[in-house]
Amino acid sequence: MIALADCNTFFASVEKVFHPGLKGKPVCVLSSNDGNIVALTTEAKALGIKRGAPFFQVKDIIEKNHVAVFSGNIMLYAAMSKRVQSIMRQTVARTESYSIDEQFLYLDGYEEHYDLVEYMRGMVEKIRLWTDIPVSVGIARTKTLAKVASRFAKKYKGYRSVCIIDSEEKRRKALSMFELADVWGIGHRTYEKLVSLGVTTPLQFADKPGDWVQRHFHKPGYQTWLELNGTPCISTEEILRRQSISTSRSFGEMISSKDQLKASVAAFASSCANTLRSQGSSAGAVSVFACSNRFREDLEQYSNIGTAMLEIPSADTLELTEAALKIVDDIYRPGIMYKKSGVILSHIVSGTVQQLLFDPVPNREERVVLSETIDSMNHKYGLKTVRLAIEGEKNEKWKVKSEHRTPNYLTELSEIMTIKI
DNA sequence: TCTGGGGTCCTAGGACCC
DNA sequence: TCTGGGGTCCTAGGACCC
Repeated sequence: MIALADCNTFFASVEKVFHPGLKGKPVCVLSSNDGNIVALTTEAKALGIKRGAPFFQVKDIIEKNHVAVFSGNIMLYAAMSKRVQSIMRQTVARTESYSIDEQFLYLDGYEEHYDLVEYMRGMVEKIRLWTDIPVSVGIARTKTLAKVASRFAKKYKGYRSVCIIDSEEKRRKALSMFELADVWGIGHRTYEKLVSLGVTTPLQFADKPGDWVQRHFHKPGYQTWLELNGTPCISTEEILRRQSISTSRSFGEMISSKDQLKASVAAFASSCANTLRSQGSSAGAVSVFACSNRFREDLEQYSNIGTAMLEIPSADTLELTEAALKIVDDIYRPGIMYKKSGVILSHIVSGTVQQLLFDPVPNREERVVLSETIDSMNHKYGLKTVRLAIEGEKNEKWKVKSEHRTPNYLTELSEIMTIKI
């Protein structure tokens, strides 16, 4: 059996940990630039606010109902996620982190010694006690069914945080009651297609013959069908190394100058390079994109992306930034109001490359040491303490707005919580 | 006024090879 | 009249996920 442990309304739950007065109150968390709602508690959902809605469109409801609003603080959520996931790893030997708020737990062998439901309830209780984060667990033969079960665990109090699908009757009952569009792997397009073919519940889909499914859908659809019928087929391999790393942001205000665009791209390139080094790999290609504001029909629209291949894969901030800035020269067009830019690293390989005879970077090994030194200084004294001058100062026009951000209580010494007694 | 960010996998089709 | 067949590799774009 396999379990999916899922934190309930995770970002909102983390905010509630640090604002205990909000228990039972509606809470919303915003995306960067305070643009959209990305997480909300059930109390906020009950007011008619939907995940993904632009903030300004629901501002009235929020003010009228005194909904607590927070700018998303991913550093804080990541730090909390680490704590929750480590408790899960202490409970089950083999686990697989699927996202910031979800982890698969492989329960093979545990059923011989434990009642699985009670064992998972014990873990949920420990997480609640140690971190104050509410978690729901679904247990089933496959990941897709475990996801279904976890939704039931979250929705119905009677399950006391853990729901198991361990018989054919339970499987059929669960699939007949579940929303087809909510099945893992069935997105908007697949849902529409299934409905047009007369399939409206997960059970109807699962009961279709296999060759019917293969005829109408490709591999992903067929895999979902197998999983719903109890045959595990979604890979259990852990993704050890990412295949691409990207950083992009919408700007606080639109910009038109090349220098400002370069400043943003330099900052994103250096952030990508950081992530790259932290996982011990190098990138063989750098891409940069920039685009205008797609919502402003009154302005000229423009969007472009350029890619540079490096002769030798690199994890050097200076080299990657230089390559990114050259791309800006190619794709920049004057007279455009830019709203967003981004950097994508790809062709990622593990490790760093030693100095080569015909190396375009003459002192490659020293440069690696330089990057590592900067990393350790920033680790000790705070993010971006040492950075490239071209990245610019704080409060530049393009930098993001986050007006309701909770301090980085868990990761920045300067922002640590103080308590007056 | 105001509209997110970071990923993965799959497939079709083009380019190229013999 | 009539223009092969089989294969690989790469990439853009679609679909999906949180």
